[in-house]
Amino acid sequence: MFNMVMFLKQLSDTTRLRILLLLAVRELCVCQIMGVTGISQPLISRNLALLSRAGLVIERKEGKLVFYSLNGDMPRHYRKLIDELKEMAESDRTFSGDIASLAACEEFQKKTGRCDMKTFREFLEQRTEKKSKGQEMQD
Amino acid sequence: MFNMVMFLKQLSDTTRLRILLLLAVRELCVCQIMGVTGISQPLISRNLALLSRAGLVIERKEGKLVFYSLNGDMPRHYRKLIDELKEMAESDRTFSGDIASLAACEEFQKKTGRCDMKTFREFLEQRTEKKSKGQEMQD
DNA sequence: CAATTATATAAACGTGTGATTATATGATCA
DNA sequence: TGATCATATAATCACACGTTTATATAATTG
Repeated sequence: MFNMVMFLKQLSDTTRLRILLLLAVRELCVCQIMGVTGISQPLISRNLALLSRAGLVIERKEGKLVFYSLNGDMPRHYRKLIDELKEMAESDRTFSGDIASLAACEEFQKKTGRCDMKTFREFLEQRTEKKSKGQEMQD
Repeated sequence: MFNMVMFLKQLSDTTRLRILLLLAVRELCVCQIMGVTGISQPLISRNLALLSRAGLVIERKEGKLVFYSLNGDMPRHYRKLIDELKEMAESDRTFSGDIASLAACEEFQKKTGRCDMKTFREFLEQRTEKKSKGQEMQD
């Protein structure tokens, strides 16, 4: 049951919006979202559960993995609003950063050919190393 | 300073969204908003203050009255989102009800030719009487 | 200038919400 | 079947938020 305010409440949290905008790019499993965002697993699962209950995302199980994607059966107006937010996100540091990370993460994943927490932890570590190096350069 | 999440937080409250969508129709003063929505004066003022601080609305003083309207200098993407919500509101009981009340209130106001709390209180009373009559009809 | 009126703000209260930590579930694989 | 792994849920806690009541401010009118 869709309701404007409930819908907007789901979007008005940074964690949930980051996740949702990533799923607006493509279907992802929990560990991929972890790899891309660095958000803790329970926090991701919790917010995915909220988004799911609100009808914004759907899940698909594949072995141990659970893949989430935008609910295609959302009323068009609601979907349109998400697409609008997707555009706005391009000029937002956090959200556009996530999209960039998603691409980098996909590359990394291709090399290993695996989709597990170990891979994404490695990706995150490698990435934070690069960041701290970047920091040093600035000093 | 506009920020997606802050912006969405402002919209994700029924009281504020009702007020904002009315202002999306036209400029209104606090007592007009009271008349249309039946929301208490302090609650309206408080939420208008929040909307104002967030850059969504601007105010214009005229004697004792304070008129509020949508901030025209809002980034286009944000404005576009509000217009989108305005469309969605057409199929929402509460919000479309407010728009209808606004029209009725304007009519009522034309007759009296005044813009004060007394007028709007009368409008509200007359309106709640009609509603309770309608209830009786259903029984 | 006192009274009235429109609006704003403050205080107080209960409730809701997000994050973290710890633990449970449920599938896979050795 | 027992260990491991991905994900979900529960418990806890601090804090944010919405509402009401009471009061302040600032303009207007008699």
